[in-house]
Amino acid sequence: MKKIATTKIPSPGRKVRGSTTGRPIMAALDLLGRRWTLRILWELRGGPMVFRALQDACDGVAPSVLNTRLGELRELDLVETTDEGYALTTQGRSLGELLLPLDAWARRWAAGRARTRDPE
Amino acid sequence: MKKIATTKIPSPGRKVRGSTTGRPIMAALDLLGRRWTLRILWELRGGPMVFRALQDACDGVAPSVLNTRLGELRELDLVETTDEGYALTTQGRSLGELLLPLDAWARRWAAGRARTRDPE
DNA sequence: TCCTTTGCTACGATATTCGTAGCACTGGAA
DNA sequence: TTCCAGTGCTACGAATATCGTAGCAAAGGA
Repeated sequence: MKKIATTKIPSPGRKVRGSTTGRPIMAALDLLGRRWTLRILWELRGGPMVFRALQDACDGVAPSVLNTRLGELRELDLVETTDEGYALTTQGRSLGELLLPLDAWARRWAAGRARTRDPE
Repeated sequence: MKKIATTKIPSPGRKVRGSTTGRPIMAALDLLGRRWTLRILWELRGGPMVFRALQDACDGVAPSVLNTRLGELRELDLVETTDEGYALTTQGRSLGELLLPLDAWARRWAAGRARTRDPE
């Protein structure tokens, strides 16, 4: 029986990578700290997308990783499959909305850095 | 000359992992998608912390990784060193504030899942 | 039947993260 | 002056995660 690396899905209420308390916020931070998770949520903001469209939107992320992330997000009730493709659930949408201010923040951040840093 | 793996810091205005547009939001998503980044910002919310205190707060994250993350965050003007230890900069604090609703969101998420899922 | 599209798996190559050990420095006690 | 204890941090091999590419099976449509 070969041991296979399986990444646990950070469900709230359970231990997650980097925290044993089971606090929901820790599960969320673990989940969102995985590569492409935030990006996927970001890209699905605008509406459902089929697998390959989502892959393109995410600059050609490897399908294996995309599939893994989608599996996690589905398992956690943040993404679901519809006949339009992958879509945010109600909960997923509410999380996506928390991300919206991030865009404005990033612009200010960029502007602030442009003022204080030399161009390269 | 040995080639060493060096992860680029996702500065807004430059290409980042997963995006060639240089859009600030993409740099932000890349940055925040790295393990421990969100957690560090989260833990520094409450005030400055010295290296080892922060390491403890982050459930014993490997010092190499913590140091790498702190280097990125310092480089990006989100964290700075003070005589109290590591602290969020003004920009870092404004990012940290975006994270605050995440706690409430995670609680609702957990509550919603508890209602719809069987306990294990 | 023959394309095209789609969702997804396989798998070796790379990159990142982990875990542990430990070094150099600082500020007290003793 | 010597001896901790605490600090920030580096080294480095092991363990995991991610990447990149190829490709398969199924579902249409021509």
